[in-house]
Amino acid sequence: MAKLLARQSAHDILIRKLTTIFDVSPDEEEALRGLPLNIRLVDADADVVFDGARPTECCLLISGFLFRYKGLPNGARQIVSLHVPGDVPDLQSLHLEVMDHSLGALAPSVVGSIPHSAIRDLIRRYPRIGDALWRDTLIDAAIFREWVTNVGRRSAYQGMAHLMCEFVTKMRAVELAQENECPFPLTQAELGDATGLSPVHVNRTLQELRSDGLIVLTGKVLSIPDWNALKDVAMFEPRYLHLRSETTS
Amino acid sequence: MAKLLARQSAHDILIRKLTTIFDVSPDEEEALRGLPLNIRLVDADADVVFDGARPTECCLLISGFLFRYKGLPNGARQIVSLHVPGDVPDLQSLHLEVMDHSLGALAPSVVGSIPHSAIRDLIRRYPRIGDALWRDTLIDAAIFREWVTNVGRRSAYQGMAHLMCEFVTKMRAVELAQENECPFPLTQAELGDATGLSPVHVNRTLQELRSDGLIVLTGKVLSIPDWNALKDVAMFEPRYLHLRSETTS
DNA sequence: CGTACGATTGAGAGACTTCAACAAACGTGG
DNA sequence: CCACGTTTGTTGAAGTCTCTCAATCGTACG
Repeated sequence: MAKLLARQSAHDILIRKLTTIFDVSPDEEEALRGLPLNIRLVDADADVVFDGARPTECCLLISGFLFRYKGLPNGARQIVSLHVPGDVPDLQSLHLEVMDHSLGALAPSVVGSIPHSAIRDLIRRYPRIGDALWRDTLIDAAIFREWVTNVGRRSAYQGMAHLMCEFVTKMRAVELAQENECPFPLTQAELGDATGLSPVHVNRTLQELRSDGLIVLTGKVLSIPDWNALKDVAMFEPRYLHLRSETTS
Repeated sequence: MAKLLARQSAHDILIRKLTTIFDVSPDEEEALRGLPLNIRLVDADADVVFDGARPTECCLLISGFLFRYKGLPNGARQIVSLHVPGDVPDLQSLHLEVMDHSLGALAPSVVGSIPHSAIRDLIRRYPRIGDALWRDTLIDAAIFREWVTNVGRRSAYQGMAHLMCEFVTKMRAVELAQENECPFPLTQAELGDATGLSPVHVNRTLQELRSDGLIVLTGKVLSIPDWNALKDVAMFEPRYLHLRSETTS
């Protein structure tokens, strides 16, 4: 019955997420709750889907944190996105047969697998849900664009601040973060792989942000004393997240 | 009748492009040829769609070259994608009301506007075309991921090489480039905005690539004496382009 | 209580930037 | 068709951001 409870909240988080990007009708909510979910636990640092794989199902992140990354032949790694509960990080596998990147876990996580066939059925019966899912992958793409910009045209200091603004905003959207405090599961090495920096420089950049009073980052919790100040140094403009209601100032 | 001719080849290029990513049936080709196209010319450096706009139509690039970019408050600019004929660079506007970036022209270009309504009708009647268009936006996203990696984890030398490999591969896919020679419309400043480098360093990087015999770049034509050599320094793996037939080695 | 991983610090090197000047190419109008 | 102005490409020198290497420290976990 713990499993039943998990199933309940699993669909809840999906619906909460979809509500942030489109107007879910009662009918559609009902249909979404009918999605089969094969729930499993994954360890921190474990890979959920591998580069080169040909998935036949998508992963709904129920709790914990996932990330997508590309490994280079020379051993380097680039993290290309961070995911919070409610996200379906490999939704693209519905129309792209083979994975061009891997999906890993930043922390111990709970994921639910949904067969492609179930999603396709759902879309056939509820075209608006299909549009919403398409929209979701388009928002993914918008975030990638912002990341290109982050890595290409922002300094380490600005880029780090931007990554934090985005993460907290996404967490707030699904009601998993307070106004100014938020779980923050990344190690400094992972922050480096996400921002294109070396671990050492990540450390120094964090110290700068700390001593400037922009962040308080201890262990796995980030708090932001002055949101507007951080947003300004990051040049953070949440428009690219395409959220329905502005949860940000 | 010049206009009629343009219309003909306009639909041709769209079909040629879609053929690179899915199997277009005769019926579907017919339907695609029925799409209304409002053709217009755009100057080099002119903007086609502005950041913040709410488009009601999509742009098919018929000839010339477009690019997408984000402007930062501090005046910097990041180019996030390059587009070749056959592309519909603002297809995302179908489900994302407001533009989070701008669309500009690298060279004098011909674009055809297609009303959202016409695309939606087409998708309703031919769901497989809908899937193909979704797939196209997913490939866009895959390219963004690769660009994050390019800017974050490749050196100037490697990143420049990678950009060229990708561009030439896309051009070859729609049969607009020879094996080892290709139009290449970017100025060095634009190359800098695409790779996250300063114009000066672009210049020096190009000289290095030239003196290593990897590229011959004169005016607006790029030729590649040894594809495998360039591909190797770039760590270019075309899988992320998700082309149906491998046009690359 | 040791071991391993993550965080921190220092020092030196390298990649890339900025500033500034100049040369070459291009388009345009006379 | 040439002269001109503007854009693009090229070069030098100095500076800065970020990296690498390497060592140390803290801390969580078995």
